Amino acid sequence: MTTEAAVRATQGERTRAMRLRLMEATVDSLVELGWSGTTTTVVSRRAGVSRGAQLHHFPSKQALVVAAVEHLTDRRRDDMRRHADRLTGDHRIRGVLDILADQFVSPVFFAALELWVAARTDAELRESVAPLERRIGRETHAYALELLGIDETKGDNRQLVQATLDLVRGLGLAASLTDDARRRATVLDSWATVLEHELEMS
Amino acid sequence: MTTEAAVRATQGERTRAMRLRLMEATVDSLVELGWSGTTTTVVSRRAGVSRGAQLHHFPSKQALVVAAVEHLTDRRRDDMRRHADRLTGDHRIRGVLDILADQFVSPVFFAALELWVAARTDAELRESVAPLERRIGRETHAYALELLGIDETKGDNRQLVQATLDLVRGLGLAASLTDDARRRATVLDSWATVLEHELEMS
DNA sequence: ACACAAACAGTCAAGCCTGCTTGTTTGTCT
DNA sequence: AGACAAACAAGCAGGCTTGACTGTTTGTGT
Repeated sequence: MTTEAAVRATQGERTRAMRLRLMEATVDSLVELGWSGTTTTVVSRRAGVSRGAQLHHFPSKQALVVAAVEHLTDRRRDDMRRHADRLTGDHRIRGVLDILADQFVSPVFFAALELWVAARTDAELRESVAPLERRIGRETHAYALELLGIDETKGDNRQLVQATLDLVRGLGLAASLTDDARRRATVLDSWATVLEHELEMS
Repeated sequence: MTTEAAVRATQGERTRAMRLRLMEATVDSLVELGWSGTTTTVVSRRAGVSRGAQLHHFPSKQALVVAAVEHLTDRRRDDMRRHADRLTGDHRIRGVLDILADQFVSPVFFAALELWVAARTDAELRESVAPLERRIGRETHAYALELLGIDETKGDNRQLVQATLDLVRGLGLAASLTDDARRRATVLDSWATVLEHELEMS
């Protein structure tokens, strides 16, 4: 009641849970069915949410997808943080490359890829996705520097890290059609050697 | 007539011209409107071809798009061949990187990207696109070796070229949303230096 | 010349997607 | 306890896409 402090299913919680279910379903749908396969009807069905409720929380497909993108960034960040512990002292560079590459060969990346490509030809969508993607890029860059434990002002360090991120993005794109883990591993092995030679460690 | 050898508008020529117009319109539409924006109606209108004629030459959207992919590979090959002359003796590696990067920051790549991503979640389409893309990958790899003038059996040369191609793919993907030519140039500059150190020239 | 096939034009039906609208239930504040 | 707002359910209308169908023109072999 009014005086009862421990009321469970408050509206705020219900709202948050409902929005989360819809966003998760959107991400899953993007991964499985792609951008054009991700219709509002499909999402509502997968989330077990009525069309009315869906439209209540997200008045348009645009709103739903943008929210899902934002949600995606959290998942990406969490994923990365979670794997950062695996790093051992030696072969550190190779380990960092694996963490980064895993980020770009994952369902989360594929969902983001769908948005990325769709945003290229959808002005309204791009307006939401582009700045977000830039922010994620910066965050990932900073995180890579931190994991590698290097100073980006030294030598070509900054460019090398940028190149590394572009590389794993390219590897991720390649993996989306045919996932050749062995090829990826050998390329990363070679790249690690290059970085060991070229990076200016502190 | 039957004996007249120099008849102009033969049916074969008309067919070829019509198919070409439809495929070009498809590629253009993919670049401008993306995968889901590329409807058969849009393509026929852009090509100035009636729906009936379109369906006559390409009985389904699938057939149209697959044909357009094949056509795309020719354009990619031609593009690359055409730019190979720009190579000068010194700064050769940097020049090769530019040629490769241009391949992946071009309308042709963007059209291919749309197909690539669409094929990820469309089994039937992937069956056509995946082997084609693998072939193009091999061709590009061989061509890069030729342009660089190196022996891929030496040292890590093979992996380094692979990494280079994955890198430019990643750069191309990044350019699809926001084309930051300056950033790309500095990354390529840096990478050229790396390759000069790491490649085993013959 | 004639017959047949290919090329082409235009229209149609079925299905789907999006967003809106109406009505009901549940939560919260006074 | 009552009033009000948010949460939710379900169905509907308009627009679009795809592939098919019917009819006409153009090319080709005999």
